[in-house]
Amino acid sequence: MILPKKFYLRDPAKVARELIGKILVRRYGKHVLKGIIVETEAYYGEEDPASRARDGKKKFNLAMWKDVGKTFIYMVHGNWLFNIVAHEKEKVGAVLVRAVEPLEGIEEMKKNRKKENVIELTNGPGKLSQAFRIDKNLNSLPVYKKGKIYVENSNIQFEIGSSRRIGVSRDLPKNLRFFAKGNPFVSR
DNA sequence: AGGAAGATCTACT
DNA sequence: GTAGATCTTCCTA
Repeated sequence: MILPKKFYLRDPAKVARELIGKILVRRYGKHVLKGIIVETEAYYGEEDPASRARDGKKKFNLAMWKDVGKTFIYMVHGNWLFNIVAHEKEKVGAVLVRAVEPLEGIEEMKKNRKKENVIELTNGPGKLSQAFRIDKNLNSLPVYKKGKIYVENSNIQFEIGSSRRIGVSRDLPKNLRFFAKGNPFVSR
């Protein structure tokens, strides 16, 4: 079952936490790639100095103001980072997916990454995007519909830890990063 | 034209 | 484990 749109119409931190253990599905050609989400981060709007939305509406970040449950993909340091727009009504925010554990299509991921080591396939935001062939073409697609990319519900349970966000120059004094404790695919 | 950005790779101490 | 080069867009001047 695919997570409904209203799952994303809540506080980004809650959505980020509950996305741990859910299944990210990517389909292209005749390939199906699946991974368990094991690490996420929440980002807010203009009050969040690390957010892409911090300077107000811009062409490339408009998606964060729009409908929830859409993909929001942007480039940093030559890497595509994969986000899902999530926020309460009339607010701004998104959840960054930082790492997944490969479930299906592992051989295809190895080809996409040109690596054999399974751990190295998806243990970081840029790596995950490469393994799943995520780039700008997938921007602004709904993840609550069965399409090129979407998120399935699951009953996988993890013990969830939290910490400060990673790589952020100006962070908020809150723990906005969530991860599956002890999972080897969590970055760092 | 220049710089910054939510990162990654490689090569070492 | 850290250090430095380099990755590609978008923003500001």
